[in-house]
Amino acid sequence: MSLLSQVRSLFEPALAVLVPDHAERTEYLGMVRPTDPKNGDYQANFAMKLAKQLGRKPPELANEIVGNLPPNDVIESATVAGPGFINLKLKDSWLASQVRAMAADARLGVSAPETPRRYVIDYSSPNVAKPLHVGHLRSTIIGDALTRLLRFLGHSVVTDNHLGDWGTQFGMLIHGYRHFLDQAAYKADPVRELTRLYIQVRSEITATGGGDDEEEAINPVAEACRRETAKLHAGDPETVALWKQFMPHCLEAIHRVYRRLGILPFDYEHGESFYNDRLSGVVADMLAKGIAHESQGAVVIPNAKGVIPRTEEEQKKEEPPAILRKRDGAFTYTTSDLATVKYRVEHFRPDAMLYVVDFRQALHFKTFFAQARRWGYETVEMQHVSFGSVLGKDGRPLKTREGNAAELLPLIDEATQLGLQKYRESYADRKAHGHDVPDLSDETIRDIAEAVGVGAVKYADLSQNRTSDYKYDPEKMLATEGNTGTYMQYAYARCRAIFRKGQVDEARFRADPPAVVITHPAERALLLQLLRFEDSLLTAAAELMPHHVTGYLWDLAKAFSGFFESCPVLTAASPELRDSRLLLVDLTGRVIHQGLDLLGIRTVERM
RNA sequence: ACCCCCGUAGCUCAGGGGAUAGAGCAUCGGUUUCCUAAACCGAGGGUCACAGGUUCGAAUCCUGUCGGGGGUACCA
Repeated sequence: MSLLSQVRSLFEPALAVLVPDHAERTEYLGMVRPTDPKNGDYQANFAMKLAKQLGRKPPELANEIVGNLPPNDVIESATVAGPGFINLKLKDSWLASQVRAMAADARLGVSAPETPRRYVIDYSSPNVAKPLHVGHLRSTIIGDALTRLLRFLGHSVVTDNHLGDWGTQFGMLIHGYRHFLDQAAYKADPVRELTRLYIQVRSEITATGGGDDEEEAINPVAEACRRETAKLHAGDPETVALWKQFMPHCLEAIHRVYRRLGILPFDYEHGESFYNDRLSGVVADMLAKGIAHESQGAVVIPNAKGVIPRTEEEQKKEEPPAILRKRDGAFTYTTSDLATVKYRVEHFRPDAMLYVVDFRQALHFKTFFAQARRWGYETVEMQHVSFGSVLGKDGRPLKTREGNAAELLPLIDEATQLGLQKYRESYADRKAHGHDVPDLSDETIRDIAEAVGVGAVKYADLSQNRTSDYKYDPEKMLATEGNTGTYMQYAYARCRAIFRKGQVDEARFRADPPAVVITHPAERALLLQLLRFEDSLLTAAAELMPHHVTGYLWDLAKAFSGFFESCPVLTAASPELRDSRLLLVDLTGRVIHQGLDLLGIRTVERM
């Protein structure tokens, strides 16, 4: 059981007498929370509210509750302060025994969920045949982190990458293949050549005055591409054959980026093409069930009240209806999304389906979920895991000089190169001050720079509340001070350095952990923070907010720094104290490693 | 026009009914014969956009105003 749950449960008996209703009691128990260290370890805030309800005086009620706490070996002191706060301090001996148990556990004390759930998470979802751009970054790494987190907590997660593999970009590729192909280059590296072709065709469209949006562009090249796309959709054998020939290479281009970013392989990558021949069935079923009907040549699902708003006045009040089939006979993404729901429910039987997609599509998801529920999928939870935009330093969406969305790989390269540069500066600086710096091979240094660069980008993103926009700033992301991935990785490397320096085998501190002793405030603070690991994961999972994990790790790293400064480990006063501290160092390293792993971020043994 | 999100320290951001509102950066001051100084310690810095309301208690909830961003049926 998590630390917070254990503390809360202590109030259960005393509260049960006063608040018989279970749901209400749970709400009051929720008012037990960590507190500012000056007040203690935890505070219970329910006495004021409860006293009001019972018509009693808060401090008196608080004292009565304190008096009714069950006998336990958890609480050192419970005192009533201010208008009726109950401040708790936990026993050192209890913290020590809990930490020792945590060290002995391969899962670091994280218990299995009472009711494991099955999730389908839809994230990343790039258009294949186009370079990944910065807009895909957040969906990909937030989805990846949530997948890792939920799985670690004991839930079942099916990941599905809903690729855009049936759109205009294939018309562009086919057009490029027929007009601009470099045979030798294609033979040598098809992925690279196809990427080049896409870029060339895009610039042809732009150069002939088509503007940025190739789908809207009006010029001969864009129209030629659209004709190829139409042939693909019509099933023209030669065009379809080209599509089939390109697809593996297009996928490989995307997988290369995923591997570099350390993204878990997807369970499924069912793109638009996969659902293509299921769309007419969706429309037919919707029509048959009377949910959808024809309107002005299109097939639409009216809004919740059954009204198709025509006047502005109506549009204000009603959610927009959904279009399933356009007047020209083409299907929309709503249709595709509905087909996806049907398929996923039938094949994966999920309790919840999560869509990690940026906030601009909030209205789409709101209406699409409503349609899916009306179609009969009421019991499965559907949630739009929304996130904000990645902005440049100017506060505008991150763009290239040409005005296109910034591509992802150059950003990663920039970060890893900066990582390399920072490493060399730090190395020289540390050497100059006579510090013990590991002499590493060039290959190892490059590997560190890669881990640091990629980690910095991911950590910077995941450490934000996902719902807000954030400014992309490589210098800040790679700062070695503050709440950054680099700082966390360094904290881990420091943990490992102690074991290396002392030539201590950490296995003993896991298989049969020694007793933990508390001799210094910094030690106690570290213990308490270590024990909060599970709570941070539970909060992050409940809210689907990875930044709770980074926030926790940051607090842990700070607690470790305080400990590292004031508590010598290898030269501790006694063998018992040395063992106790080695255990804390090892456990801190394990928690940082595990926490970063849940965020999809690598650690390195030396920096 | 309507709907959604946001407005917290110079900057970047946490906190979203609970005590005197936090962190990092930046600024200023200090620490290295000592396990990694890519580190640590300390100081200053606030009309929580504004105005009402609800509450024992509001940065947090409600209403309105101002400012910024996004969206508004055949792209999602």
